[in-house]
Amino acid sequence: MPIAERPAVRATLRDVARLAGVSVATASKALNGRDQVHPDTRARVLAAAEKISFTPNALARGLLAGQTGTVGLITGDLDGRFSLPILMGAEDAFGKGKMSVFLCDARGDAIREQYHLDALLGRRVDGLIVVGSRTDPRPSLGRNLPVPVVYAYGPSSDEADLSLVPDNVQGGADSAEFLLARGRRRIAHITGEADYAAAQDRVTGIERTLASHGESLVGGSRFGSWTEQWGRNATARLIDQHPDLDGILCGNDQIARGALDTLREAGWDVPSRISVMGYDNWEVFTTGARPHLTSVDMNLEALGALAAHRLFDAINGQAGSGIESLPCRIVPRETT
Amino acid sequence: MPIAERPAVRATLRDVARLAGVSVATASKALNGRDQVHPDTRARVLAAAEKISFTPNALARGLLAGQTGTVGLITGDLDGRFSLPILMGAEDAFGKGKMSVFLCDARGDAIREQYHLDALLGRRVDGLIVVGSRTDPRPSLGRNLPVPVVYAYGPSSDEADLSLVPDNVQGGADSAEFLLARGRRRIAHITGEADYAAAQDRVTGIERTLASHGESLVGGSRFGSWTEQWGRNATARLIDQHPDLDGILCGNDQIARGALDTLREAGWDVPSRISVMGYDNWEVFTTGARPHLTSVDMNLEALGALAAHRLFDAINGQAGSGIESLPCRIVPRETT
DNA sequence: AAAAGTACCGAAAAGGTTTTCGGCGAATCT
DNA sequence: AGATTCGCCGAAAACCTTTTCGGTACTTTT
Repeated sequence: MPIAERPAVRATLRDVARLAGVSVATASKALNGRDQVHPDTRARVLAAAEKISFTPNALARGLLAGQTGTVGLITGDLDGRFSLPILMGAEDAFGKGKMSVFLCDARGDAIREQYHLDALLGRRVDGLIVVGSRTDPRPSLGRNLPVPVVYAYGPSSDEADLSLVPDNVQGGADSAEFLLARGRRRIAHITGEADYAAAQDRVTGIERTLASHGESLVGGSRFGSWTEQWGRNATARLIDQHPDLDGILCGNDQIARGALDTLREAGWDVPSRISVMGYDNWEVFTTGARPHLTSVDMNLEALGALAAHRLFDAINGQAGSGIESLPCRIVPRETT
Repeated sequence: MPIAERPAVRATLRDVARLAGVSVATASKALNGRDQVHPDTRARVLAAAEKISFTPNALARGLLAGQTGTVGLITGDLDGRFSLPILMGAEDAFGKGKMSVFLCDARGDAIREQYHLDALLGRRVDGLIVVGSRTDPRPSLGRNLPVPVVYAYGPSSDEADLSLVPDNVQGGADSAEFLLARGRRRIAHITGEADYAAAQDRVTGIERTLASHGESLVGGSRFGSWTEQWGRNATARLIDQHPDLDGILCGNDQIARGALDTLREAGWDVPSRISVMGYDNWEVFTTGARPHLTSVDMNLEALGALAAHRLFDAINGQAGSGIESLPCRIVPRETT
C-alpha cells in the first residue's frame, strides 16, 4: 500500500533564515512585521517562508510568551441542545481572534471533569469556559486556578466566580405578558420536572406577571417531564377541567408540541380559541408544528459569545464575578 | 472589586527539583517513572511535586517530543445532528488515552476551513479529523499535509484519503428487508432532497432489496425536503392514490413523524394497517411519536470512535486509505 | 577629515522539559 | 588492598521562537 508522502520534517525558522541568507533573529522580525529590518530583506524572508511553507511553531512561541492562545471548554453533556449553541457562540467569538478552543465533554461526571481539567491546565490554556446542562448551580472548579474561568448556562455556586445564565424569570414573565397583551386571561402552565431551576424560575416570572394583572394561573403550574407525552396528557386533563381555557404556556417546545397535538384532536382551534407558547425555540420543533409554534429563545449563542468575551477580558486582567443574567426573547409564530 | 487570588507563577520542574534537593533531570525521571532513580529519591520528588501542585508543561514537552497529544477536529456545521454524535464518539475514544481535541467549526465555509487548518497545523496537532455534514464527497484537504487526516461522515473525493461513512445502501436495504419480513408488500418511500447522496444511497438499497423479492416501490421514491411538512403532504397524496398501501419507508425521522400524523388523522392504524419506518434514530423524534417510531440508526457515535482509532493508527504509521462503510442498525419500536 | 548619528543585522539568552552520557561513591570480586 | 562492577545522580544539549542589546557599515554634520 502506498504510504502518503508527507514532508518528512516541518520547516523551521532556521530553514527560512538559511534560505533567505539572514539570521533567525532577522527572519523572526521580518515575519512578525517588526521594524528594524530592511524592506528588501523582509521581502526575501517572506518569499523564503512562503517557498517552504513555513508555519511558526505555536508551542515554542507559547512557551516563551506564557500565553498559548487557547482556551478550554468543558461541557457537561454534549448531546444536550443547550450546550451546543453556547459552544457555537463561543467558538465563533474566539474564532474571530486567534484563539483556539479545546473541547472536553465531562459526561456529567466529576471524575472525568477533573481529568479534563488537569489535561487542559497541563496544556497551558489561557482560560476556561464551563458549560452546564442545566441552569441549576454547580460546584465551582475552585478559587485558586492558575487561569480565569467563566461559567455559562449552569452557574457556579461560588459567588466569586463569574457566571452567565439566561434570565428565565424574565423569559417566563415576558411570555405571560405576551399572552395577556393578546387578550388571553385563562392561562395554564405545563412544564417539566420541578427540581429544575429553569422550571421554577419561569414559574416565578409567569406568576408574578399574572398577579400584577390581577390574574393567576389556571390550575397552577403542572410539573411533569420535558416530553411530548407529558404535554399531551396534561393538556387533555386541562381542557377537560377548564373548558374556558384560552392560553397555555409550556416549559419547552416538546411539551408545547404535545399540547398542540391534543388540542387539534380535541377540535380546539389554535390560535383562534386558544394560544400556545413553547420555550427554547428549538427550530425543528417550532417549525415542524402545526401551526408553527411561538416560543421563547434564550439567546444561547449570544450567551456563548459573551462568555468568550468575558473570558477574554478576564485573561487581560479585567476579571468579573457574580451571576450575569441575559435576556430571553420571544419569537412569535402562528400559535399566538 | 476583589481580584481572585491566583498563584502568581506556575510551579516548574526546577521548583520541584529544588524542593526535593535533586537536579531537574532526576526530578523528570522520577515523575515519569523511569528507572535509574532510587525509590527514596522518587518518593521525595513525588512529594515535592504534589506539595506545589506541579503540572508538567505540555508545551515544552511537545516541543521536544515533536508530538503534542492533540488532534484537530474540523466540522462543517456544528448544529447538524450528524456531526455531534461523531464528535462525541471521537472525543470519547480519545479521552480514554491522553489525547485532547481541538474543535473548529468551519460553518461550511472553505475560507474559514483553511484558516482553522492553519491554526491547527501551527499548534502542531498530531492529526486531523474532518467531519462533514452530508455523506456527499467533499474536496480533500490535500495530500501533502504534515499530519494524517481521517474524514468522517462526509468522505473525501480523493481516494488516497481515508474516509469513514455510514453504509446507507445497506441501511436502506435492511429497512426494506425489515418490512418485507413482516409481510408488507405495498411499500412506498418518502425521502428528502434528491441531491443528497444519503437519499440516493438509501433508494438504491431499498429498490435492490424489493427487486430481489420481486417487488417494487409503490409510486417510486418521492423526493422533497427533510421536513415534517413534506412527510405530511406526501403521505396524504400517497394514501389517497394507493389505498392498499401497507408500508412507508421515510428518509428521516421528521418525514416519518409527518407521515404518522397524516395517517392518524386519516384513520389508518399504525402498525396494524400500515408500517412506518424512520431514519437517523433521532431519539427526541422517535420516542415522542405515537406510536414510538421504528428507525434506522447510523451508529454515528461508533463511527466517530472508529475515526479516532484510525487516526491514532495513522499517527503511529499505520495509515489507511479509501472509503470504509460502517453498518447501520435497525431500532425496532412500535410502528412496525 | 573626524565626530556623531542612523539603519540594519546577528549573537545570545530565555522559556520548561526530556534524554544522553559522563561521573561519583559504594559494593563486590580477585 | 586494588580493580571492577553497579546503582544512582547531574550537567548539558536539544526542541523553536522571540527579544534584547551590541555591533557594523554607511550617511550626515561640524
